[in-house]
Amino acid sequence: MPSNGLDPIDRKILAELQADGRMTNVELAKRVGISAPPCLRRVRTLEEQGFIKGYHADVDARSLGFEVQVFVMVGLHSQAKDDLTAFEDQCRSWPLVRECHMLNGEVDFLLKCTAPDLSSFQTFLTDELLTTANVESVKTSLVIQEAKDVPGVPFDVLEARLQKTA
Amino acid sequence: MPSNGLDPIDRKILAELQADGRMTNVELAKRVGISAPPCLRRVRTLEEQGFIKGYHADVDARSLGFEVQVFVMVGLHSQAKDDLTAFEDQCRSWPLVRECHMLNGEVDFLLKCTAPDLSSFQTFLTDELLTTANVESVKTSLVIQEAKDVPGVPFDVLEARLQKTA
DNA sequence: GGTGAAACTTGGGACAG
DNA sequence: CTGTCCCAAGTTTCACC
Repeated sequence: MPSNGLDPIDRKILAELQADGRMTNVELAKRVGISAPPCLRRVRTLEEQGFIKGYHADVDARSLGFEVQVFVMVGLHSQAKDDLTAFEDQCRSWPLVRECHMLNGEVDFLLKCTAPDLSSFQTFLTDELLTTANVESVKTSLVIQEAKDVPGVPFDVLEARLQKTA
Repeated sequence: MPSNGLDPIDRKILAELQADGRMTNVELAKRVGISAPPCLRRVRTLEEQGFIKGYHADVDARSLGFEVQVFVMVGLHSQAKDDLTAFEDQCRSWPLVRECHMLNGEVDFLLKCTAPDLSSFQTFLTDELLTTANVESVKTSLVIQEAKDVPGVPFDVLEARLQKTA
């Protein structure tokens, strides 16, 4: 019962590319212990099968002028399927909303918003989110400090798990 | 009052690399409208100055076997500086905790956790988080659906802002 | 999975505006 | 200081074993 048809080399490739997405293929091949052509074939396969969804530069929001990050908890009036979908579509259209998670419990959605400053977030809040149909309650929490923000998944947790089942 | 000593070409470079971090330098140069050598020089400068913090492959958590994502709201007993720092350090040492944000309001920290399944999250919760000194209250919210999860910052918001101040 | 070879990319140097 | 042109070293990516 392996991960998902992935062998240890595939997982190593994913872990390496998650840590450094601009690594050259020869460097990657050296690290995972095979030669470059089969390594590239594996990477292409992983991309095609959707294990790798893309590659992104990690841009420093603060120094670029995005000073505020806010979590917004949203409760909806109606939780009918179409109404949930309508709200999700709305979220996708708002550039300030970077993440929209549907949660269990009392709150329906958790949004993570990134904005240049408080006033532009306030504008979004009052002019966009609060005027949206079906929105019942909105509770915002400002991020005071970013203590940890690691992209991707914890491969060490996965490897530890696979050890146990092996 | 531009962004941060960045000209429109720099911002275009950042936006392009955020969208596709594996783009070759010649392709990037073509897109931003300059030739390759100065484009590479700009990229290196942006990296050195910390505007680009790194490059990461965006790995699909679900297909890799990370089925659950949980937001955890943590309240601490003492909010003294050293106690806050101690908790942040603790979060950095837990691989399951991918993000740790210090918030304003009634809750002190919001954690985003990624785990293979509910039981391994439960183990983390009971054996790690709940046994941590100074942790007063813990409230967990399971992510039912990921409606939106876009990496990086909204460059279009930034450009719109710069237009206004220009 | 490995090898070799062609096409391309990177990244430096020399130079012009 | 930023852009252009050119060139060697390294990288990607093919066909083939």
